[in-house]
Amino acid sequence: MAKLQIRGKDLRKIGYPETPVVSVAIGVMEQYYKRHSLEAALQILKDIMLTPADYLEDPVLGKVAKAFLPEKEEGVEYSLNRDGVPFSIFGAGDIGEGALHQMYLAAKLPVAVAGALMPDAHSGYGLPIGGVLATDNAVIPYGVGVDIGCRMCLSVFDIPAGDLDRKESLFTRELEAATLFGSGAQFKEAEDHPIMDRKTFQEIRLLRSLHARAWKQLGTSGSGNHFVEFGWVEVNQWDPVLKLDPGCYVGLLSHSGSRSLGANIANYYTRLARSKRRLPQEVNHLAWLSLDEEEGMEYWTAMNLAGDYASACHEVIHTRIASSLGRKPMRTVENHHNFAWREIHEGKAVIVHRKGATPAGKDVLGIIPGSMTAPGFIVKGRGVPASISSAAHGAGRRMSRSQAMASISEHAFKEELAKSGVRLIGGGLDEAPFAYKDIETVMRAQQGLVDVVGTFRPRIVRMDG
DNA sequence: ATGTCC
Repeated sequence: MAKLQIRGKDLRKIGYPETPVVSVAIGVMEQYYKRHSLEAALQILKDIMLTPADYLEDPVLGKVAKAFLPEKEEGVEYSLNRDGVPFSIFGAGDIGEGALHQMYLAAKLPVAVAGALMPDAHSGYGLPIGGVLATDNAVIPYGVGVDIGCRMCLSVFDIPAGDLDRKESLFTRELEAATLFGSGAQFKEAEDHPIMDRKTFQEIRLLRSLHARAWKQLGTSGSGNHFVEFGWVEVNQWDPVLKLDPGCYVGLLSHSGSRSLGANIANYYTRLARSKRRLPQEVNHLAWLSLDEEEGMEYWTAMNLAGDYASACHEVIHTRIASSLGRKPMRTVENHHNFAWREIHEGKAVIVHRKGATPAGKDVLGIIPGSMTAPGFIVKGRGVPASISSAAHGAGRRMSRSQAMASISEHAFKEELAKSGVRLIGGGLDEAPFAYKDIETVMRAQQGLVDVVGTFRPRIVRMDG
């Protein structure tokens, strides 16, 4: 007989609050009511929710009932400042109200020092995607985001540009052989890499429990907007930082992050932060940890490990493909866009959170992709203080995933790919080019923040699905 | 973003 299994979302559906009562209820039902059907169990839980006082004496269900009653509240209570710190908005005309509102709220946090909103911004959990927030000695796990260390990595090969068309099937096979996509995807055999020997994996208890799966996911790409693609890199003019002769090259561009490792770190430490610091409901995702306290330092260490792990994932992919092609890249450009850094902003040491924002310090290289058919850009930062030395991390979504699925037709999608001459492996309607803003508009909105030193035009794209 | 589990 199937064992009873209740999920948090089942309880949310019948009106359970976002409190620990959820885990108590799941625990009690799965232990003592495991022979009940899901429907029967939910009915009982619903009754308890409506009249918890009636169940207080019940030796088993009383545990759930008690969890509904007000308890001694833990953690320190904080309120938002009346006025937020001022922040610059780039490309305001194309930024949705949701993202703006989230940024205004973040600016009112007691630890906020400065902020900025990038032209590809859209709403996320806590800080908007495309949001930059500098804080005073505090790190906000959801200011970094769930996919810690998510990044772009570009290898430029000295391969004749015409090969991409001429040997399309060869490059397609490379992508198929060397990458693995999918939400829970992992390899059967773990890849050897020094990152997996880091002491940190043993020193922090949470990380110890995540090591085995992280190892099997090393070099995988995950899902969503992540991709690995071949395309053309074009450089028009010598740049002393990029150091590539003008010309057209074959490029390998990848976009992915730290897989389940980063997600688990993010969720664990945001829970910890939320239990230590209680914030008004509308900003409860923005709970922070102080870098003076043990938990904050631990998050910082774990976040940095996840960032290095994300980098290693790209390295594995690029090394595999390069060695299969029998080539060494002439140049590699790489940048995180979900991370927190210690930086000096206007003379003051701050923690800069970039959640879906490209670091754009003076002469710092980065990659800003368009869409699967639109060009991307190799950029060099100008270190503009108003943007907290940041830029957009892509075109940004114009439609939500569900909106895209409902409004874009398979036919129009295929036609667009054909028109652009792009071969797509995997990839769903929710990632169709129409779901994204126009990258040229986004680049115009931030032309003061970065200089374009090269372009990338996608040709063979692999995504999940 | 992640095989979500508070």
